[in-house]
Amino acid sequence: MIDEKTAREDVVRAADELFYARGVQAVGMDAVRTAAGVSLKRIYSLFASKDELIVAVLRHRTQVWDSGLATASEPATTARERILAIFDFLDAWFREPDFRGCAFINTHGELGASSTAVADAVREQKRTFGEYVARLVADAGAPAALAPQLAILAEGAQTTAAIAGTPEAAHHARAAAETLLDAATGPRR
Amino acid sequence: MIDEKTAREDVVRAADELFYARGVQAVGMDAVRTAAGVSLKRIYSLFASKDELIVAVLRHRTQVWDSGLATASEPATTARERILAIFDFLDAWFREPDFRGCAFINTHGELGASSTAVADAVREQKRTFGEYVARLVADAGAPAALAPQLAILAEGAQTTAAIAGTPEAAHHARAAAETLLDAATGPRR
DNA sequence: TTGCGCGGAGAACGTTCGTTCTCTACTGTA
DNA sequence: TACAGTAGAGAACGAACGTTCTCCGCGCAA
Repeated sequence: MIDEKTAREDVVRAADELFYARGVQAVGMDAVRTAAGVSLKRIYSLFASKDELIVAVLRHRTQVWDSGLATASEPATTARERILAIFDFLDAWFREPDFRGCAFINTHGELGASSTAVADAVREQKRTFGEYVARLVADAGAPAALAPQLAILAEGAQTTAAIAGTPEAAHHARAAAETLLDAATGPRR
Repeated sequence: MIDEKTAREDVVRAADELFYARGVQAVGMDAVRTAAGVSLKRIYSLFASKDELIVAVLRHRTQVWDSGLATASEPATTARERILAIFDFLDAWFREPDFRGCAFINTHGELGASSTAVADAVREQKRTFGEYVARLVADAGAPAALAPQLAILAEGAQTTAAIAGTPEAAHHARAAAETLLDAATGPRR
């Protein structure tokens, strides 16, 4: 038998892919079982309920998102460049063929009203992202009020791209972010 | 027996409230029946399936949104004021006690992957809103590229407010819109 | 009054789903 | 070889849901 840590990872990864592609409620635990190659009995010994698995999947997504963002901003040397790298990261994501919007927003729309654990996990991820942006804004020497504006742009780009099914929202959001940065720090600085 | 038009309206209005408050999939047709006071048999003579009812609800929401926006922008005399009125409208909406985010975004997250009819209805509403913003931007004498940026701000404010559970995203988005308007048309014009 | 058609209430049906249970096979040990 | 413990496969269970069907009562024509 594979060890507990690996089994957990297999289940979370399989559930993540299925949940993201079809929506959480449209995926049964049987489908997770089949995709992960882990018996139902085992899954329920690792997670007390589907709700708990959903939260684990969201936490996993948070890690993937954070590390993806970190990688995308590595080449940047200034805070301004790191801020704009967020939108380049979004652009690359939107172009992936299986892009279906922000999993956190989608899951919140599905279960935010009925499961506070899910709502909390989603809120936590958005809060973390907001703090990341706030740090970059401070590094750029811009007023703190700029940070939530940039976060809202990123958020809006994700839902717009998801619904329209096209990636150009990333470009529009990036252009708006540049204008806001220029206005806040003085152009071309 | 009440006439067909009234029965339809009763069902759509009841379903709208339930779907918005709890999510579409969490509401059974029995709950719609009880809330609307219309028998299941009648409901299924008015709508071929739950999917069709969902689409009707989304169309109804579109009308409510459009007329609400029109009312909110009535006092405005310039295109710039009408644009900013969008964010005041959002602010008032976010403060309503039963605000739970944009119904179109929520429903898209729930069913966009499995029902193309739902995805189309959502896309249609976002397209209409985008055109409304584009008209205002043209009236304001600003470059067309500003319109999608403002639309993304409005979109992002809605999801941010829904997830955070607080209304301040409307204020942030409005401030960003002002900055973008100033940059596009020259300040204080 | 009698018969008829229509609509409402909700029972019934078939399916799906989350969760648990049963049975079987296998591993390691003496 | 005999046995105890464990895990996998999937059957089973109870609930919920979308949809259809049955039964009953009412209004109306003759």
